Parts: sequence; C-alpha cells; structure tokens
Amino acid sequence: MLSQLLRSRPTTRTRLAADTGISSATVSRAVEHLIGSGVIREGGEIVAGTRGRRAVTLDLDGSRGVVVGIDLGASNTRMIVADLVATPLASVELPTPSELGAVELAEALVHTARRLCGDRWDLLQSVCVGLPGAVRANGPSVTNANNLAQVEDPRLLETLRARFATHVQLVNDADLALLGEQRFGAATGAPTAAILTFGTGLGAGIARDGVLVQGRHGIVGEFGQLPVGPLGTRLEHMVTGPGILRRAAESGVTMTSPADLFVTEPEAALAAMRNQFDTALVIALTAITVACEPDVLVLGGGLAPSLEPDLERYRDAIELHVHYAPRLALAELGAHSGAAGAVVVALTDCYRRLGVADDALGDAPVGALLDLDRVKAVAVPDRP
Amino acid sequence: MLSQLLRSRPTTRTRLAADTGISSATVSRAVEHLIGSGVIREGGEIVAGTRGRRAVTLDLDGSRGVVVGIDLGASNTRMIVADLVATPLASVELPTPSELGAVELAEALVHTARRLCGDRWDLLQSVCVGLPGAVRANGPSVTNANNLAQVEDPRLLETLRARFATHVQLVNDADLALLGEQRFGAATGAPTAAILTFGTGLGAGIARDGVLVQGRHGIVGEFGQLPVGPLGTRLEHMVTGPGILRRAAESGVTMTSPADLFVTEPEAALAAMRNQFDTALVIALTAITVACEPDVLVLGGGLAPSLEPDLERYRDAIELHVHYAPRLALAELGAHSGAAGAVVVALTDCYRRLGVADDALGDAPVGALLDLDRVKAVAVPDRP
DNA sequence: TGACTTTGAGTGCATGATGAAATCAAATAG
DNA sequence: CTATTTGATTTCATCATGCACTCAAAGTCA
Repeated sequence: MLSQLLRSRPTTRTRLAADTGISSATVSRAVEHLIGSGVIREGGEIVAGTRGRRAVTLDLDGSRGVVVGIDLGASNTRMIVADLVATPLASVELPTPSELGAVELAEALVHTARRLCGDRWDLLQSVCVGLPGAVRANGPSVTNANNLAQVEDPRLLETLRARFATHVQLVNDADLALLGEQRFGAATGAPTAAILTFGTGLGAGIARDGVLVQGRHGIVGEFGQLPVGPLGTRLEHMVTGPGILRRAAESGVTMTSPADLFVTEPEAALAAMRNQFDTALVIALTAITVACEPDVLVLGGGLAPSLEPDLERYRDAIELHVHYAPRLALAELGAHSGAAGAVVVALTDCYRRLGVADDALGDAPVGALLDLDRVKAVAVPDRP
Repeated sequence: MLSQLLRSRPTTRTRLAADTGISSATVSRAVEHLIGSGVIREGGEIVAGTRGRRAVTLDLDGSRGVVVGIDLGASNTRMIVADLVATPLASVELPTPSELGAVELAEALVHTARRLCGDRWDLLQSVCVGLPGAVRANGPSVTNANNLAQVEDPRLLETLRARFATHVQLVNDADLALLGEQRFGAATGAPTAAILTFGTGLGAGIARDGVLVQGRHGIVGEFGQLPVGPLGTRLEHMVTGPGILRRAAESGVTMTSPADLFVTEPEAALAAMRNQFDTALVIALTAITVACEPDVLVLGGGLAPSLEPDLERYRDAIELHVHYAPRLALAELGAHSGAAGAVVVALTDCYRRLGVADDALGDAPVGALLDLDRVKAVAVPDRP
C-alpha cells in the first residue's frame, strides 16, 4: 500500500487503486487511516485540464522526521540532513578529524549533526555512516579500514548509537556511493549497477535489483585485492594513485600527480605505464561485469574524470572478452555521492519501519531528486 | 501456507499452525482444501510415544506429476526423471549425439525422455535442460556455446517446447551443477554458494540466498574470460584441460593428460607450469569470493578431484588476499550434479505454479534428498 | 477395566477486511 | 443551467480469520 505510494510519489487515490489493483474503496479507507496517523498528507490539487472532479494528490509527510547521512572519508567528511522525502535541509563538508580516537571522533560527528539539525534534532529518525572499510554483519564490526583505522574500534558505533539515540547504520563508502548514484546520479533507472572508485584504494560496490550486495564479511567488491599483476601484484596497486606514483618512481618516470598518466601524447615510458594501467583496469571492469552483469558501471573517485575520453575504448575491451559490456559512466554526484547514499540508507530504514514492503524499498526514486545545487545551497559553514 | 509445508516436509497440521503463526482452524480449513484439490496427501500417522491423539502427517502428493532434468553436456548427456517430491524414478546417461542438428537433437532428447517416463508421460509437469553456454533472458536464447554450437539455434527450444508440450527451461550447466550441489551435495545448507567447473572450458555459477544469480545476458560467472595472463591470456586457458595441454606442448613438456600436472614430485618444467596453474586458479577463486562472498565454493568437473590435496593451500591463499575465504569443497554429485540441478529447477517451476511464495522456493530441501545410489538404481540402459 | 488427561482436528460465531455498486462531490462542456 | 465526467465515500454482501468450544483418539492411572 505505502509501497506503491513510494514508487509513484506523489500520486492520487485513483492512481493508487489502478496501480495496485486494490479497489478504490479499500484505498480510500487505507489512505484515511494513514493520514490520520500522520504518515501521509494531502497536497495541492492537480490543475489537470480534463473534465470531472480533480484528484487530491497524496504524498509522504516529509516534515515528520529527518535523517542524517554521513560520509566519513579518509580526508574529508560530508554530512547531509534531509527530511523524509529526501529534501536536503542542511549539509556540510569538513576535514575529517583523523587525529581523534574513536570515541572523540564519534562525538565530533554527533556534535556537527546536532548543529546541522538545529531545532529538528528531536525529529531525527535514522542515521547512516559510510566509512572506508569492510563492514561485517556481526555487530556490525569494521575491518580493513587501513586509511582510517579508528573506525575499526567498536566504541565508535557504541558512542554513535548512544549519542544519536536512534538507529545508526555503518556501511562501506563505495556501497553508499553506488546507492547515491543509483538514486540521484549516473545510474538512475539501473536497478543492477556497480561502482568502481579510485581513491586511496580501489573500492567497489555492487547492487542487484536495487539492493546492495553485502556479504556477511563485507568483502564483496574487493576486486582491488586480486593478485593479477606480475609477481602477484594486487590490482589495486596498478590503478590507484599511490601505486601509480610508486611504479613511476621505480621506472624512473617523473610524475607529479597520477593524472599525468592521462596526457594525450605521452612519452614511451609513460605510454608503457599507461598500457599497464589500462590492462589492469580492464581486468577490474571485466571482473565486475562477470560478477553481477550490471546495467551501468559507474566510475568514481579522483582519477575517474581522467578516464572520460577512453570510456568507449574500455567498453569495447570488456565486450571483446565477454560479449557484453555495461554502460560505463562517470559518477555525477562527485564528492557528494557517499553522503547521498547514506541518506538513502537512512531513509530506507525509516520506510521499513513505516511498514513498506521489502521489495519496494529498493525501487527507483525514493522521492524528490536530491539535487546537488540544493545540497550546496543549504550548506552551512564548517565552524559556526 | 504451502511454503511452510515445503520447508518442513512432511509435517502435521499442528506443526504448520505453530510454524506459520496461523490459527489451527485456518490451517485445518486450508489443508482440507489442498487435499481436496489433490496437492497434499495424508500420510501414515506418527508413532510418537507421547500422550494424546496422534497427528496425521501431511505431505505433497508426489505421484501427481513428474519432472525431467536434463544435463546436455558437450560429450555426455544425463537425464533424470523425478516425481514431485524429488524421488528419482529413472535416469540415463548416454553420449551426446553432437553430430545432430538442433531439431534432431531436441527430438532425440524428447524421445529418450519419453522412454524414461513410460506411462507417466502424461504426468509431465516441467522440464529443465542444462547446456554449456550463456543463456540470455530474452526468449531465452543461447550464446557462447562453443562446445555444442547447435544449442544456439532457437529451433532447439522451439522443438523441445512443442514436443514436450510443457514448460521447458534452458539454464547454464554450471548454474545447474551449483543448484544440484546446494540441494543434494557439497553445498547443502549454504544459501549463498558458488561453483567453479573445470570442463572443456571454465564455468562458474553463483547463487545468493538460494537463488541463482543469472544476468539478463547470462554472462554472470564467466570468470574464465578474465584476461589475467601474460599477453592478455584468458584465465580459462590457464586452468582447463585443452589450455594446459597446449601450454605443455609449447614448453616442450610431455603430458598425456592434464592430470599429470598434479603429480606429487614434478620435474622443474612441470613445477613451473603447476605454479602458473595455481596462480591462475587462485585469481579465479579470489574473484568469485569477492564477487559474492559465498559460504561454500564448490569445485567441479574432471580436474577437480586432482585438486583435493591442495584445497587448504588455496583457501589460505584466498584468505591472505581478502581476509576471508569460503569453505572449498569438491562436488559430491560428480557427473550427476547438472541433471540433479535441472530437476531442482523443474520442481521449483512446479511449486511456483502451485502457488508457493517466491521466498520459500529458494529454501533448503525441496524434499527427499535425491540420493545418488537411488539415481543409479533406477538407471535404465542407454538403448532399449 | 474405565474414568481422566492430553493432544489433534473440526465447528459455530463474531470480527474485520475487501470489493461491487450506489451515492455524493466537484469539476468541465455545451 | 444542465449534462457529463471523474474522484471520493458509503452501503452492503461476502469471505477469510481467529477464538472458543466440541469431538476424536490416544495414553495414564486408579
């Protein structure tokens, strides 16, 4: 019932009846009940040019609660506060206080969230935090967080839960970025999609039928660990910044930034390195393709924009190997995809508690597009 | 309702009521209806030593229909006829008539099935055929069937459907082998599992939460196509029979069978080849692990038994790379896993039509274990 | 052996959800 | 201003459900 409302929001009683196959009588009664309990709200009437009585639009009452989405990156942290229909209310971007321990870090996050929420703090329904590590289902606990070790400390989650006093979920940051792009960015309309992020390490996320594929040990998507290079070099070291720079140094190539690899007319030594990069990248892309056959494969992270001119070439290479290639696309939300994805997860949590059927939770638009301009518009200064 | 019956078959009215939370009154009424329509049957009473009236056991009436599972391999074809509770009724193994065209091949299969079914032919409810190729969801059509090209001809499916006059499904053979092992073999109790089969080519199948992961283009699991070797050699060529023999010939190593690679004390040249094999295999295993994080990874196909002494070593290698490794297990059903999986798919199709909820279809035991001895016991000669 | 206890299965009745059809409401077309 | 169209609500009959009770069939114990 609510499920269909989410799918085609905003809608009307008549459309709900038609879409669900439930009789209009029952729909009316159910809607009456939902309005009574404050979940749904009647909106303005449609200005339709047709004859007959005008339908009353129905929508979730977004103002009944807020959620917080946090992307806790190795260097920067982004946070978005949104209402229950995904309207961004406030956002902030600040350097991650990586010098802090787990408890202090958690308290700093809560403090910032409190500032962003303002007088809506009491309406907080759910919080999701993305972090650069593997999230195991037991607890959950975090492992493999090489770039921000303190998030492996279980007291981080304990403190967050205690101070936020609501549901708090931890999720891998690449998974969140994928969710963000799926709902608001490059992978909209692609229920099965994957992402590959070139950050400090190589991250990947997979979603099938609108649901994240998250193993119990959180290692789904760790394609960076594949020992595909000569001497068992990990794939990760061949396509991410630090690895590229190290390999350049070993080969005696001067390189100030990994982006140098993508100049249009490279010298021989650089071209050889670029070749190795391409080979490794195609392996990663092919591996993801055969792992889940995504409709769209999103490329994100700092290096991704440099790859734009060659997307078609990569796509052809994949197709050559497996006779199919997903659409390759650059991340559209950029640095905000993680926090946007965190908002999606937090909203999904809210919707589940409202009784929305599981199969509808993964469905395409949770609501208004979370548009970037608006996120920026509601940005507040780092320190008050 | 039926769903729970499948989960704990055979059961009683009282247990059904307890398990589902539905009142015993409703359960009684529903069971009455199901018995009336012939789906369910009352069995012998439980001999329980407890006081009180004895419960009447309920079970699916398996004799109301039969299904046919076919594994159409490049060299051999296996077929199992089973009743609706997965009791094997007849089986046969015969060389694949690969010289035939698509239509003739289909008719030969139907002919054999007819012979196996005997007077139960009219009870045929569903047929599933496994074949060595990628099955696309549109149609479905078949691609990448290098080892049995005629199955790509759409007339194969047309003819099968026309002659069988029931539902006929085509599924990738590795996927079926996985299903077979999941229900009856090495991966029982592991709802998310994967298989890697070393046949003429390298096949793989993935199931998550008891459901096969089948992309629309059927290329999920094509890890054999990863270009991980030197000069872009495909993974497949480094771990399967033909590739091994060719590489041996190139290196000047005499090898009569790929199994020679696994002798205990190899010469230097052979050891080097074995090393390459191991490296490639670990890449494949790691790729599957990060693709879906299976609880069990089953190894099947002709070469699999040779790997037994080294399973622990491979497992350690995976764990080294991604800090988690699935249990590695050899296929238990051997050559029968594909046909057994085909029976599972055909049964699932029947159950779905009976109205069993989707989430119960993937649940562990569809019924009596399809035990191998019994399959062999009901084997009929190749030609009558 | 026969009354009692225990457990399973079926039945009467009240309840509540549902949908078809009728009714009320609000708009436009002519 | 009336007819028509479309949306929302109400009426009423139907049906599935669960509670409580009864019937059935077994063992227990005096």
